[in-house]
Amino acid sequence: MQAPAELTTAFRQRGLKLTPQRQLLFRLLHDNMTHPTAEALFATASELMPGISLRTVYQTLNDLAAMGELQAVRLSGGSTRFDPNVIDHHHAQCDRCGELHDVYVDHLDDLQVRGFDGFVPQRTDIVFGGMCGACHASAEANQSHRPT
Amino acid sequence: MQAPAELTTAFRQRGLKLTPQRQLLFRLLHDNMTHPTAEALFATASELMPGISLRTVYQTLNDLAAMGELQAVRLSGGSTRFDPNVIDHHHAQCDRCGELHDVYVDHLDDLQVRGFDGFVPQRTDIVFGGMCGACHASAEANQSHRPT
DNA sequence: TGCTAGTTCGCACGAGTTGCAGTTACGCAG
DNA sequence: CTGCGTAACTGCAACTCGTGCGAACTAGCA
Repeated sequence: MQAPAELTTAFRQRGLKLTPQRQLLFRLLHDNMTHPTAEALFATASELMPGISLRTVYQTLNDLAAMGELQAVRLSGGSTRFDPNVIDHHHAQCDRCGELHDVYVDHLDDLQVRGFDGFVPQRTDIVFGGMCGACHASAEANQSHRPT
Repeated sequence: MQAPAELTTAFRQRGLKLTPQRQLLFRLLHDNMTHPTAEALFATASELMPGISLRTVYQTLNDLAAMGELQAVRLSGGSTRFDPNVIDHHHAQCDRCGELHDVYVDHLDDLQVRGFDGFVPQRTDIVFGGMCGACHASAEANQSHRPT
């Protein structure tokens, strides 16, 4: 998503108002690589602005997603996550800790797909399941402790 | 998933019981290409077996998914869908009607992915977003009525 | 036939998210 | 700077999807 300053302009242009709550959320989201949930953002935001409502967080996230400034990622295991990275990319989710990482896939157009049968594809979302480096390492370590 | 007769055997082997409710759901799921939700199955099942509980439908679906006879598909827009097709395949979801179609992707291993950074991928789920044949056709038709 | 562990059912609960209504305050015009 | 209109904020209730629990039931086996 754009930097807070540009978002300010973008919101005004659409007749939307620039409230302190929104500005705070812009800041918390910008360059945020953690794919936070609404609850997680609410927790952080509450520390910086006690009294902010969870309802407002949801509202703002949905507005940003509707403007294309945010990608809503819904996967198995809990709540929707929000990704400020709107550059064409995909995700890898750890089966163990649940964390989400951005990955970039080249030559997607070369994929050979059978069965579209009239379907006109416009987007491609890829999610890799597996284990992140940290979890994989600790799993290996556990395995060596109790073999078989 | 396997045919109802084989499932019967598979359940017994695991010490699970073969109830009429389960047998009904086996039949409703076998060769079902509609990616039904639990609610949808419950509706159909209720007609054939009035009094069956939604709780039982969820239970049986989860059991089947745990046995690998069913793939649980969770996407944006509503509830979990269940796919009796457990052959390696992917999905195409229509943005308009929400329907899900099975597609088959060749040479997945050739994908060039950057950013794994220690992540060990084990599964790849691809979802294509776009418009199904029917919706695309009707959208085209609408567009010709009111150009621009 | 009788036993027993697995099942079913119904309800209530829980997480996540949204609708609603009253109050607040942003942004613009005067 | 002031006043106004509308969008936004807040808090709560409601809603959706799914699960936990306990009592009653029953498939499968001896």
